[in-house]
Amino acid sequence: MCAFDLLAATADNLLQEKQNATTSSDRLSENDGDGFVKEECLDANKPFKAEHSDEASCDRRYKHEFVKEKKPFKAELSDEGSSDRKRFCNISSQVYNQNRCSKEQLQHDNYGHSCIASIVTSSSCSERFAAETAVEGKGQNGMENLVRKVELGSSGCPDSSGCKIDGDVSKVKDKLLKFGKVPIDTGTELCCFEDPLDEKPLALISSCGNAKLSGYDDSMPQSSLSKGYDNVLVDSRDNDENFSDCAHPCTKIKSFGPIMFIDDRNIKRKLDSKYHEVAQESKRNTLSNSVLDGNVKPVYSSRKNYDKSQRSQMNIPFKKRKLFNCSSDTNSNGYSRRGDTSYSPENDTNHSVSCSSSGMSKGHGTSSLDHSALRSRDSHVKLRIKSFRVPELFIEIPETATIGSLKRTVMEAVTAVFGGGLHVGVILHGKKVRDDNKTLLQTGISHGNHLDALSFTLEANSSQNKSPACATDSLSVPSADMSQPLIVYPSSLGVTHQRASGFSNVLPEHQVTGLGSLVESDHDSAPSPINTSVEKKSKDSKELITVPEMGMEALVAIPVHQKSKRTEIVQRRIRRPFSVAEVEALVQAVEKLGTGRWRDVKLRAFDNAKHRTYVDLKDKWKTLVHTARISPQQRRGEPVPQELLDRVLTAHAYWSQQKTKQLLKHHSKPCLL
DNA sequence: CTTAGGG
DNA sequence: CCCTAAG
Repeated sequence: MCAFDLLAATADNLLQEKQNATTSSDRLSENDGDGFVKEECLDANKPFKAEHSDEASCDRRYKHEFVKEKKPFKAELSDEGSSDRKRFCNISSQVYNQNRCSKEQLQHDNYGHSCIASIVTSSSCSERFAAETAVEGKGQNGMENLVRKVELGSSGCPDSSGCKIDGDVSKVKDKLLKFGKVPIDTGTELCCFEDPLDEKPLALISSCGNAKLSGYDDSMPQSSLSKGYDNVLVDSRDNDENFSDCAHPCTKIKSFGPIMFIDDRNIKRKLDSKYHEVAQESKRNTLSNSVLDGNVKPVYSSRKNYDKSQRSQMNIPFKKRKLFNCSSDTNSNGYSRRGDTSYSPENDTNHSVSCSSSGMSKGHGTSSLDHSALRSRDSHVKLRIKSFRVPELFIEIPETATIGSLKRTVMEAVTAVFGGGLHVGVILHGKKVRDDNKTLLQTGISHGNHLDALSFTLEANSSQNKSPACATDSLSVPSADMSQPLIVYPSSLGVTHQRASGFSNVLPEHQVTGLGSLVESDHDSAPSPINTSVEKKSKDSKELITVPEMGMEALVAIPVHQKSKRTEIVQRRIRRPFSVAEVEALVQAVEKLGTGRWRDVKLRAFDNAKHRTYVDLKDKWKTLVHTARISPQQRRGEPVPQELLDRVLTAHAYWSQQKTKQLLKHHSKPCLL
């Protein structure tokens, strides 16, 4: 297996790598005056959250713009386009769960001729791995520790002390084989799924742990992140403008591993339940931290014709808000918002949901989980989870896509993962707490104890498919297991133009080719256009047949025409459930503007939410009113805080009354006259 | 293009 | 969310 050979080679290089460590970090430090980057590197080298809960630099890192990349073996990798090389990258990125930071390098090493870039953030594996390690300690196998050593050792950072590889690579291989855990899984996956696309040059960017990429100018062509970088961390902190700039047609996101292909509804369902789990543990401020910090800064692009541009973007899903929602959201199942405020709806400007979440702006889509526990007076345990590690993601995106779209793509992938079947693990004193029925007190999580040893993990549901081999299939031909790609979003089929404000570096060819490959696998959240058209066609045909006057030519010609038309244009937008934050914004806007002024509502509260049309808002209001009227038990989906629903009813009643008053006036006036 | 409402 | 009538 080439993977193991590569692994072995990697191990060999680790030593050399380590020798260069000092130099590297020095260089890195220079890149950033205060040595931040260096710090970041070290930080990123913490696959084991439980053991690295101290992140004093956590916040700081987000104030800096950087992209981490790592090229373990530049020499070997110089042969671009070689599939071996790619494999090598994949493997090495697994082993090297570490990133060297250098924006410059990244920009310089631009292979720039590829069509597709694949990005893998593989942390789920190491994530799970970490958890298990923590639980079982050195138990049954030392392999995990060994691997860990490898990972740490590869960091090239002075901090990584445990980097003795002992040269016995074969041991590693064997153990990896034997236990088939993570690192190998991912490596295999990567190898597998790039094969089908081998003709196209691929850029694989794999980041173990954090999907963070920040500070990149969105105008920077994504091709900058190309081949040589098997490890790019991205902070998906983009603003709304970019956010709206829809994904590239060729953009595919797939999540491998346990969480794979779930349709939209399942996602939501799971997200809901999962969220509750989290909520119980952390009350709030959990997921929020991790993901969404985009959208925080509202961009008031004076888009008077938002609808126009919007239409073109409409087919692109942006689930950011969903995450959002997870975070800012709250109760309904008894988890009540504790008076805080993730958002500041008071502001009067064009506040959209996004900006209203300013409280989350500091959120970081980080990888490592960290928390601090505070004691409250009443024996409640207060936990604060600073961040979660994002489990493994696979992202495939054209190199010609913009950074902005990359960010969004990553964002969507992250969102999908969150909704796709994660559960929260609790680790206390390095041990995983498995008994869900124990009380916190029984477990030792009480306000009287030091809770430093408490940490949480996001873990993929074990029930899901773990087989890496399936990754191969899932890429091109969805297997039975993963017939539902988590996210595969073709952009709107009929649309070719990009918004002016967007960075449309996308070549038309790519759009076309991308569509071709995507349509096939797009039978998840959004119905395949083909299927739709077929349905419609048959329906139309029937209708046509019932028309006596219709001649045969017409019978034939019309359906054909309609088919092609619908195939290209008709595509139902994917469902994007409103987040609580969005609902909040909507309610607020309606309270002020009233029902019936949906365009104004849109402009006021959702101007930068391209995917929300005024019709959507109207519909949402409709459902909100309905939701508010039914019993909480009958409600589905993400729970909307009762407080909001009350406001909905109040506002609805008020404006209904206003309307009738208006009507009466108009009616009475003529009568009086 | 917007609204309003049914599907 | 979609579709469409109506203004």
